[in-house]
Amino acid sequence: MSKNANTYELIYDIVRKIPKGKVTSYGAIGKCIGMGRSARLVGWALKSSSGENIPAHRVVNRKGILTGKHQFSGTHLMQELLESEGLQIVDDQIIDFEKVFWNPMDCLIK
DNA sequence: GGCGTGACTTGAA
DNA sequence: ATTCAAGCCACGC
Repeated sequence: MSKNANTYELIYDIVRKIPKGKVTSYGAIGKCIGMGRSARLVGWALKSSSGENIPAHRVVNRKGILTGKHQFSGTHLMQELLESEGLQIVDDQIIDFEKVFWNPMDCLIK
């Protein structure tokens, strides 16, 4: 008996379930998979997800700031992607972050 | 096998 | 209210 599911797979699975026009935070995902406060792992996993079909641009820190936009191709690509989904971003920060925040627990509740 | 780093979070001063 | 510091887990060398 052992969990074959790697932490990265769990994170990828959650991020893939993020609906369009919504965003979430690293800590929320980390907590959702049972990591508690190791939100750093989520960021690390997402960075490793570079090349995967993961909408990592929908994942931001708890303040709603695009902390990892520099990891994306180009500089404002992440911002443009989010704006393209109907989000408003000013000074690298998402406006009405609470309103566009998607709870990863939603995929577990169902 | 140990140390440092990293797209974070939370609490306390 | 803002700022500082500590905690956390996984990966790379």
